Amino acid sequence: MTNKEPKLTKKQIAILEAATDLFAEKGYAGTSTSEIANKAEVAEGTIFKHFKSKKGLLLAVVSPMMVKWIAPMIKKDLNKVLDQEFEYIQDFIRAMIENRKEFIQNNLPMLKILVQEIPFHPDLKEKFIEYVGNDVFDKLREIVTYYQEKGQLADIKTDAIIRTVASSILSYIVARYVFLPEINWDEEEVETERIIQILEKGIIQKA
Amino acid sequence: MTNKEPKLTKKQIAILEAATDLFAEKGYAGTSTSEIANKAEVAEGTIFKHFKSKKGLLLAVVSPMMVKWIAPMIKKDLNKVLDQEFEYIQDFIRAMIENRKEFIQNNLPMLKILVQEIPFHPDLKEKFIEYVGNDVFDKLREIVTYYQEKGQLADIKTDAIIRTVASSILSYIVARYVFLPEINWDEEEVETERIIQILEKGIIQKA
Amino acid sequence: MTNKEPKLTKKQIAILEAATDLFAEKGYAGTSTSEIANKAEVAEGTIFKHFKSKKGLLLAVVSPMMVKWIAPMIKKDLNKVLDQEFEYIQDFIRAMIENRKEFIQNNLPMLKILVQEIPFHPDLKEKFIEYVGNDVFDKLREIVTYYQEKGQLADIKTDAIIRTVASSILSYIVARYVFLPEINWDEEEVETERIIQILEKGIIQKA
Amino acid sequence: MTNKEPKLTKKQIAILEAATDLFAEKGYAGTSTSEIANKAEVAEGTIFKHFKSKKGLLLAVVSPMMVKWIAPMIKKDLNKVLDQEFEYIQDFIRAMIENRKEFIQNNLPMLKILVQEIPFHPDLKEKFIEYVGNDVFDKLREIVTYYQEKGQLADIKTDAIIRTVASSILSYIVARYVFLPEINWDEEEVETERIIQILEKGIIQKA
DNA sequence: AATGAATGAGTCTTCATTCAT
DNA sequence: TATGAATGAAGACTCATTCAT
Repeated sequence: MTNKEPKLTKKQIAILEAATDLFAEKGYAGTSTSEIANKAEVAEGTIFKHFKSKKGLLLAVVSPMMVKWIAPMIKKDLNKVLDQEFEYIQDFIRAMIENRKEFIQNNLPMLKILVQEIPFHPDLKEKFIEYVGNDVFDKLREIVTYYQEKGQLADIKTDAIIRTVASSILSYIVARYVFLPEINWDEEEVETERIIQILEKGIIQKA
Repeated sequence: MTNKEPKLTKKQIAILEAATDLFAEKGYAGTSTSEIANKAEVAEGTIFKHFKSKKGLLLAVVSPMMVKWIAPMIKKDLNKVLDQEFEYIQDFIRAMIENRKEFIQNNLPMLKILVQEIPFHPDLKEKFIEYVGNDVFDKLREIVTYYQEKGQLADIKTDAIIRTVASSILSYIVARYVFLPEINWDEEEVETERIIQILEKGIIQKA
Repeated sequence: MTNKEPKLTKKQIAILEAATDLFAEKGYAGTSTSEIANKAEVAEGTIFKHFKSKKGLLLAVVSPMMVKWIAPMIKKDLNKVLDQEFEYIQDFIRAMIENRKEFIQNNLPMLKILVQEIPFHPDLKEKFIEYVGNDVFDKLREIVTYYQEKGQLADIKTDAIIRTVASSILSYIVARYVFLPEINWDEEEVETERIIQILEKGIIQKA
Repeated sequence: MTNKEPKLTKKQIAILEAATDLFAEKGYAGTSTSEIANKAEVAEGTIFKHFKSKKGLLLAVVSPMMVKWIAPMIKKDLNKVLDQEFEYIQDFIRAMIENRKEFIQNNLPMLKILVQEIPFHPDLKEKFIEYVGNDVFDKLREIVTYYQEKGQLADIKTDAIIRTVASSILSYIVARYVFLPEINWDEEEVETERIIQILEKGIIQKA
């Protein structure tokens, strides 16, 4: 209950928002601090008073997302699974997808930044793995094992299943929102169901 | 279709190789032309003699990949499909994956560049869509329709099927080679078969 | 002569001490006001409330030294000479050296600052000349003339003698404390006597 | 005989000259690279093409002086001493002073820079000690020992004698040219002889 | 064709200083 | 009185690009 929420000032928020938009649009290396200052309507020096460096600003943009989004999502969802709120894994997956939609759309730029910058910033990758790699992956393994024991999941290596489901979802998100946002996609619901359906039956039929 | 194969000189090749490596490693915006000149053991001016600008160099790095890889792959494979060399779609997919493996590994950096830079360069995206979006997508539609008519593919929207298969394959490649190259993956063959198996049966079982 | 002893507050003293240390260590131009504020555990603004500008702070650091040290030293010592407390000039010189030793060591940083910054600050130089050049030099001339008349000093131009003695002493101090503090020097007393001995006999002997 | 003389271009010389003047006048930290570029009539980037950093420029300004001046001076002079060209140490000292006068006046700014910046740049000090500390000091010790054995020098610790003579000369130079150039000094010759005379007889006379 | 010296706009960052609180 | 957030000019340094050789 200790309120360690950093109490951001208006200027700090303005800087973070400007940086988020610009990093997402033009990439970290392609964005200059003066552009950020400009967009945030703040002096350039102000950026460096609050965030020690440009890199510090990147971390400040991306870190809360990792903390606030990924970690609790897993904790809550895991508990729901263990409390048997989701009898079928389909329900779990559907909940996971539906559940985050709003967040995804609100935080799309951050997601974009995360995806785009991870290959270039070892420290970002480390932070990411620290949050997701250990905590989240462990919980996911628990969940998969749980459904495998209930006989609802194919008897494939746990990690391969996680990768498959995760990439089914992520590749959809990344393709849809990050790489090709201007293509006409079906409505959300249809896509969600199609993902589930494919995971259920595959797409190849016996003749 | 005009065979303008440009007869690259040694220096030009050196520049292209250096640029490819560096762009892949540090990103386009994060790489300086002097670094490229350095790595290619060439004077800075030489780069600009051959490729008008840094952007021109990026296009020169990425374009041949789009031309040489994607286009012919489709042509050949499509013909094989139409010539009934692949009776089952599994065979087609397996061939497609196996077939490119060598190429993927040789041209990984270019793939990385393509994936990483597309969001920031509208002209790159246009070129990409021009090659893939129209040519390739049309052919893929033909193939999918072909197998759907043979009753081997679920009666889902053609484009959704393409997206599903493509993202199954691509997300594996991207995850494996671009984002998380240091994780221990199974051997290639196992992964290939798993992709096919999942496309066949899904991963969810009736209890 | 007006006793404007300014009743320094704790914060003012902290600032002056921090500034003294940092200016001595890194030079005036190489020290930032924020470093000073940091070391003094004071807000940046506080510095400018008390000392109008960075330059003002430099003057505040250096001025009292000139006032408190050089001026009275001459007055007292001169009187002692005139009161015939020092029969031989050797005694006068020895007293002058011994006398200031503690002060030198306590105020070494200020001395360092004075020596290092004088070439870059005309106003500092002016102040220095104002104090030393006129007051002190005049008194020194009196003293030298006094001993010359007593036949204890060679019949060399008064100013040259002053310069010789002063530089004998100062060059020792500057070399020892400012430029090469890490070299092993003899003990203080030995050095003091050596300076006097050299002034007495020189170092060159008739063969 | 290998001509490793770095073959400086016109621009490089212009930069070095401008930097030398400005560093001497305003100090290293007080001089901006844009000022230097301005004075040298060169683009700012050009400075960094030739001298990797501002610090590199400082070293380039100061290093040749240490190499070209101090080292050979000792070698030549030492040989002359050993070849008995100077029977009396007075002659040696006089030669040393007279000898360098031109050089001192031509390279005064560099000397100023060296004296002023050494306290702030450990690497400068190291380089200086590397050149002077070891080579030169050793040779000086040889010379002093030589004259001590001839009975021409007082039987004082060798290092103390060196310090005394060196500081007699240096303090004169530093005072005259670096700190108080505007005071009226006697003509060169008179000062030279006075230094020698003092070293010979001291300034204090038995009554 | 190839060089690499030269450029100056632009980069990230620091600075001394101000001012509302 | 004291603060420290805010400033924007200036700092060192890098960049893509040009051009005389």
